[in-house]
Amino acid sequence: MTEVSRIGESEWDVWRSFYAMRRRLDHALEVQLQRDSGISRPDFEILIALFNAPDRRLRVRELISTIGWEKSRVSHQVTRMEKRGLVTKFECDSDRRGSWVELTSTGRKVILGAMREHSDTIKRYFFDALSPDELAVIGTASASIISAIEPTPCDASLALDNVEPAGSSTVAE
Amino acid sequence: MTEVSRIGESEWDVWRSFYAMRRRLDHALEVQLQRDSGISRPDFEILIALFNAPDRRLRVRELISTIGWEKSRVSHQVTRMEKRGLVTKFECDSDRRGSWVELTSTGRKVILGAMREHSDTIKRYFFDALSPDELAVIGTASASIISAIEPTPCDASLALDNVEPAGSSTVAE
DNA sequence: TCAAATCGGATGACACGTCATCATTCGCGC
DNA sequence: GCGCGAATGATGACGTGTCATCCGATTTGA
Repeated sequence: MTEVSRIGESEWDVWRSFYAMRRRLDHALEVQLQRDSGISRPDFEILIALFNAPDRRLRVRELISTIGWEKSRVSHQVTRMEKRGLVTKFECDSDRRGSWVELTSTGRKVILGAMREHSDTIKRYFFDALSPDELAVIGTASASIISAIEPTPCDASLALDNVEPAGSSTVAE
Repeated sequence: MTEVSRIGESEWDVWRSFYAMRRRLDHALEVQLQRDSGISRPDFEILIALFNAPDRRLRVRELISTIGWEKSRVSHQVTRMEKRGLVTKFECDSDRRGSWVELTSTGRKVILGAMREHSDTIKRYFFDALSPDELAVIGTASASIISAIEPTPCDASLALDNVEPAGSSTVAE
């Protein structure tokens, strides 16, 4: 038997457990957001970014660098959200190629509620389930995995928390 | 200021780190599978399940209970994979509603390669990045989160590892 | 100054995932 | 046997995500 890998069964058990956890957690968060606030997780990320921005508005390119998506994904998502009245788009004076994306008052109400409820859900399913030690280990382990994947590429703007919101209720996915 | 939640900034840092890690890890695994084997992660899960099954075939309902997807997702995915020649479908004699899904020889070749390369990638990005202690903590923490989400509902068939494959090379996402 | 490269963003095609719904078949109680 | 509810699986509609491509505006540099 050619040894397939040096990883043993107990390690694979950890992987499977980790894998299942991610799926269930994602699903639970998605369901809660949809049920309580009528939005998806992509919606939530866009809304949070806009909510934390000065004047509740961002250029599409700033949105891209803030949440780290591909530009066409942002474009599609913003288009869909505009149809539902969560955001509006309008032209940019200083750069006629560009456009602003701004939170509507509806969008503002939605994100305010969603932040509260979503934070509670994350608390319940994530923080409350873990001891302080486990939490600390997960923090360092996550950083290790990230740096294993990206051996220090450009390290560009991944600071999602650079703008201080009104109530410092930073969920900031 | 009404305290928005009892979670402090350092805890939110852990959440953000965890969140970013999941995104990058998923992306890295997706990219590797697509590049090395020309398949997606959904493809991989279906192929693994079939590979581990007796005669490399399963009823759609068994596929559903094995990997835990919704039935329409399985149906759509199998349809797409059949078009690409990875699996075939044929009628079931004992239950005329049902149908078998079977690995083609192409599918078998693909999954054999993919298991090797994908295991290596998981090793590199996950196991090699973590100490044994961290790994153990992640295992128990994952279980805690899962049980926080599902307060022991039915606990039904989530055993993805109930069938022993030929070479015991269990990646089993 | 003007042509080329680059940037900002939109779009179309396609894969993926969920929901609701449908048709067929089973199975079970009568 | 018969009838009805449940199971099996497919399908269509729609939201989501990626890739390739396009177009107009801007920057650059010769």
